[in-house]
Amino acid sequence: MNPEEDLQILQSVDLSISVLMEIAKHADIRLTEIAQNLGETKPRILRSLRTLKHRSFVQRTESGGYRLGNAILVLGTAASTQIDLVKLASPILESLSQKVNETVQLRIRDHAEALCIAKFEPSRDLRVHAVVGRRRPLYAGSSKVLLAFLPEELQAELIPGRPDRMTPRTPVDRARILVELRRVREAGYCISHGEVSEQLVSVAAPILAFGGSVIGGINIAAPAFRTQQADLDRYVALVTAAAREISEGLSGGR
Amino acid sequence: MNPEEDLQILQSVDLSISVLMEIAKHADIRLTEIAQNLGETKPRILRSLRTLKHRSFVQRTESGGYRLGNAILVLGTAASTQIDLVKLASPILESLSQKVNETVQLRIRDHAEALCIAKFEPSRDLRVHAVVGRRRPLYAGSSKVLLAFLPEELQAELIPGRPDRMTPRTPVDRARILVELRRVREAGYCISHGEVSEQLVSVAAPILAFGGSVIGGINIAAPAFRTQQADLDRYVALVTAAAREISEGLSGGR
DNA sequence: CATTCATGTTACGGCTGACGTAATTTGCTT
DNA sequence: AAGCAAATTACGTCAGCCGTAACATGAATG
Repeated sequence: MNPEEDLQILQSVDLSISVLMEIAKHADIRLTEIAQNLGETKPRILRSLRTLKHRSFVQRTESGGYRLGNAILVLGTAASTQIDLVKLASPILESLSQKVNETVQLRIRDHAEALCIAKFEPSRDLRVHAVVGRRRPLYAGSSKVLLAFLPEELQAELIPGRPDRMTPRTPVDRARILVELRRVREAGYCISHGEVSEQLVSVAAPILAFGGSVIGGINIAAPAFRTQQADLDRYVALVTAAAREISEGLSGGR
Repeated sequence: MNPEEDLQILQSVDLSISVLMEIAKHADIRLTEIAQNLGETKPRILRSLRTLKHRSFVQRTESGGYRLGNAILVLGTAASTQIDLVKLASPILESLSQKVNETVQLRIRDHAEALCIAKFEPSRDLRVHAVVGRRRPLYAGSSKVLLAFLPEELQAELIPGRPDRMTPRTPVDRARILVELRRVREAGYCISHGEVSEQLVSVAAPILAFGGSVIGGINIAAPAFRTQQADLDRYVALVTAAAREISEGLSGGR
């Protein structure tokens, strides 16, 4: 199909990963639907599922569909202790979340999207819901901290020609986004008022490595109605401190 | 090699899963070591790793080794929301852990071992450390609840001929283990005094399904020195109630 | 109760993609 | 610079994976 990009990829493994991702997205999905979504034949998917099941990567549901299995649970836990960023950040996120009593997230840039790889939600009833694995555009909301410290040419590549408008406040003009990114870089943090979701505000700071490259970003997300200017000021101070703490932990810790 | 058991397993997928497991066990492992541990050639492992890396299932470390990647993190989180038992049990475990201020675990039987699939630790300094993915024998400690409600012939199969002695209190006589299992079945819970680790006590209750089959078990693990008889009595009541709550949630909640 | 349809599963021959050996490169240690 | 081990590439051979097509299963319909 495509002329480049595929050197030495084991196809049945690659397919099986796609199958897993499909099951992760839709719990209790059936063989036929997986085959359709991936544009593959049923026997091929069946062989893949059989193998994955044989290793407890998937299991069958009562209704005859498939869901992720225990081995994935185990792997996932191992991953969160192996990925330094998550390992180091988790207690800091938890403490930050308790201090502000709002939801906090750790995000990294994954290609042209922001990917949440850890989160903490406070135990109050009304709170911002966050999901590990969720992807968001880089050009809107506080995800901009992941973009603002990159070389400007790369920024330009990562901003789509015609950005999606998610709310009335979503920035869709490329030139204005670039200006805003410069502002974020100079300030060292980013505040978003309803750029991704109407009723939310989000305050983010970058986790920086040597040489000013960005490793990830942490942000506090809160309902706008209960967030005053004084809260925002406090959030900026706290989120910046937490981000610096993680940065230092990454350089210091072996 | 072995004459049975392998019908229609995709070998490169099966191998790649072994590679993942190997990396989960040893963070920052190198190509050569993986190949040795699995008894495979390096090119084969390399192709597998390349494919896994291509999909962010693994990533390279600074030192040139491999660790689990972001996609595994995402999958793992999805798994914990898809596996009904974990999803349902998590809040109950958390509440139980807060009530007793000790570590609690959710375990299932995986072949002839107990496998921890969820846990909660209290925030006090001295506490029992638990690890999702850790395996323990079924015949010792409070894991016996996973064994006690099985048919006796199956119990016999699952107890090794010569059980490992982990502490002086580990039961190693098959006949005595079988008697103890009967006691556990009649009591409906299990208390272990230092059978797996010298200084620990553990109280467990089974999560039962219709017909009395065991789905899993939850247990409270605590340092022996601060656990009085009155505490044990309280733990039995609480762990049994929590287990019943989960059982009912599984039958009721569609 | 027979019919139909969709889904899941098995069978099988062809072909390509995965295989191991061996050569080469990389990169670190001496 | 030389030496060594680990990582990677090259390549011809073969079997593992492939899709088609037939079969089985079971739920929905008349």
